[in-house]
Amino acid sequence: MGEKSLQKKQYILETARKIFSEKGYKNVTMKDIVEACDISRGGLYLYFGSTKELLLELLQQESDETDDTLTRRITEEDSAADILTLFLKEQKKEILQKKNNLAMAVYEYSFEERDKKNSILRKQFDAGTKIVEKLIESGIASGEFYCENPRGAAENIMYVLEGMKINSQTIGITESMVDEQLLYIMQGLIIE
Amino acid sequence: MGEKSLQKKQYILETARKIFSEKGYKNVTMKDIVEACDISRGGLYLYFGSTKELLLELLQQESDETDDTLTRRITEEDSAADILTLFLKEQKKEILQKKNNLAMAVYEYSFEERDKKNSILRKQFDAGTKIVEKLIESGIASGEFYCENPRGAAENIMYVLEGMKINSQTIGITESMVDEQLLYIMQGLIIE
Amino acid sequence: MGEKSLQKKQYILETARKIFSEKGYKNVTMKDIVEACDISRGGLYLYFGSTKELLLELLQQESDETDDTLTRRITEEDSAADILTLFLKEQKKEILQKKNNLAMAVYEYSFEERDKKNSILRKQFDAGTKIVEKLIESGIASGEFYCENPRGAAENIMYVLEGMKINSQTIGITESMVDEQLLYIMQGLIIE
Amino acid sequence: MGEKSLQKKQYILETARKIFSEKGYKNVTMKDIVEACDISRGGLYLYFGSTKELLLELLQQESDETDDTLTRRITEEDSAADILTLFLKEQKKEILQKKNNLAMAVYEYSFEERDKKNSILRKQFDAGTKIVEKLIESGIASGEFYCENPRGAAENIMYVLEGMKINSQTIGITESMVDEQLLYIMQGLIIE
DNA sequence: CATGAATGAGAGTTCATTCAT
DNA sequence: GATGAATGAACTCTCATTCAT
Repeated sequence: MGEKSLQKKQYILETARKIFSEKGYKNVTMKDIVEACDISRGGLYLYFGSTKELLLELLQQESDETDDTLTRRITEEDSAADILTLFLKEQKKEILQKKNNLAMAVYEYSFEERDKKNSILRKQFDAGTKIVEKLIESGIASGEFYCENPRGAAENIMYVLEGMKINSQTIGITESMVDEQLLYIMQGLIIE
Repeated sequence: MGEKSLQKKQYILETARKIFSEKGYKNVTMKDIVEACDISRGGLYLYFGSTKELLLELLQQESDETDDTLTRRITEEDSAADILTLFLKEQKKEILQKKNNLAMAVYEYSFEERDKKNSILRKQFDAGTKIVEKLIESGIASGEFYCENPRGAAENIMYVLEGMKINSQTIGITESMVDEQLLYIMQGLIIE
Repeated sequence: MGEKSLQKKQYILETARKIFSEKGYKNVTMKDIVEACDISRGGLYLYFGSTKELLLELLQQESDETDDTLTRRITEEDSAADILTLFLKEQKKEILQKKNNLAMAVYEYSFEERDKKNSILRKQFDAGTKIVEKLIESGIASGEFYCENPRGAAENIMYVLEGMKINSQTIGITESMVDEQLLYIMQGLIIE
Repeated sequence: MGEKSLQKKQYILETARKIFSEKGYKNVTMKDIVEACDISRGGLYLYFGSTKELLLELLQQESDETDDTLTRRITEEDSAADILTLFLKEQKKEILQKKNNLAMAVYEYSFEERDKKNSILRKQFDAGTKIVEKLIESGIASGEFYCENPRGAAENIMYVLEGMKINSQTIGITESMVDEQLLYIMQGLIIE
């Protein structure tokens, strides 16, 4: 695939992201993509065979970016509390993001693939839990945090985040609600 | 509508519940219902005009039942901790329920109606939060619980439950994971 | 069929007339009639097997009434000009009538039965032509009218009336337009 | 839309004309068109979204042709009587035309759209009336015609034509009947 | 590579008509 | 007589997918 083709592929992906963000997963048709991209029906099929392929490629790209961000951050030598705060801020942004937010599409896609193992969401959740757990343990070691059950606390935090994420897509959530909860979480860890 | 009709309507609803439970919301067609019920196309339309109508009626029934259960329980004279434990047990059942679980369908439906106000999920969430808050306050008054921010704690609990609910529908969750979290929640409140 | 049944039949017919008047022929369904009459589906079928039957019975009744009116009028001993004026007034009423006007339904019905002989419209038209022709001849005999071709004039008048009738149902027609034409017709006959 | 597509569109229109001519408007379904054209369901929808769209496009084409014909004729330097005779001959052809005659479909369509302003029939009728009126006035000026009320006469003629047109679609009309009337009309105008 | 016409499966919906009660 | 639940045929419309150009 030549340079020009790669550009076109990327263009289609970006357009598709907008549409998935607006309409979710199941409501998006190949026709929607074709029309939004203003390309021919056949032209789209040269690059992607289905909306599923499109979404998966988008998620792959997103996952790559996130990995990068996280890795870069973790290697910095900030305190555990600082890194956790950064992590939560990142999560907050995701929860409240209005434009180009694939969350709804991903949920719908996951419903579709419910019984299959290779879940993107599963990896994300497990990775997040592990990071948070490590940070808590590191915070305990450095005397920043007090926590009797780091694993449980980490899972608890991840579920809260997940709960806010889904609520944001269904019944909505305000920034102050998110802030309150993030504060609540940090207060539960930090030694007064 | 006669006695017999009501029975048939109920039969359709029960069949529809099975299907919604298996296929979610958007994937369910009137044809699916018709075939599962083994009735005629037109026959179904006598009772329900769309899958939306079907789902909403199912949710109404479910909501009525839940209201009953909750009310009955609250009036009993148990301690706050006992009632909260009961509430969480009920939630656990919902989270882990495999058969006839409308959760996925409700999420999908909520995505569809995301911009509208009259959300079933919103009501459920707000009502749940209020109940938990009251229970925490009542537990503090009776000396069972210690909590500096009952409202925040209540919301925290609700988000955890919501997080487990959605995870159960996407990446799955085990009973022991749920138990751990419920224990974690109760330990955060109870005075040791 | 008992007294009560006859009343019910008449009630259905009157209700049907309203509906045919509003929606024409093809757009009227048995369901429309059933709902407007607030009777059961099966109940309607006891009296009428189709919308066609309903319309035909309505037209029969109307035709009976018209015959009566015309006969009564003709037998009176007015002048030809007076009777023709009365006839045209009657036609004017029909052309402009807004409520319970079956004209549109009759046209649609005639389209449906275009190739069949037994046309209600045919009878009406021929009868009308004959009447007008006789009146013109009688007017000539009495010195009221001047006309070289009574048959042609009668047909001409009938076509004008027909033209106004159909226009009234399609593009609309005002009372003054009708009056103008009727005046034009009479002036063409009366000796100045 | 390419050359080939335009040909296909025209082919569909011509086929549709046949069907409208045979079955009117309301009785024609997209399925009828599809079958008559021997194309696929979806294929038809590429060109026309409904039978209404089809009919309107047909009428547009017809109207364009008529405009051309009329314009060409009017610019010729014939006498008023000659032109009027030509106009009536054209009308006669329309009235008696058996094949591909959209009259019935247009009437039905007009019933459907009865309360709307932008009527095709209205434009046709008004345009026709104006033309006839001008011709009569021009004939008076040139000494060919005698007429005290050109407007009334023009409307009269148009109603007669309209009456014959609708009768042709309902109860039928013979060529000799039409000829008689056209003669009657011309005799009413020409100075003996 | 790219186009867009074409196909056909499938979902939604409405009614005429029947029939057990 | 009267009811209204039930059936199934018929129609509308939309897309995923293919394929000749």
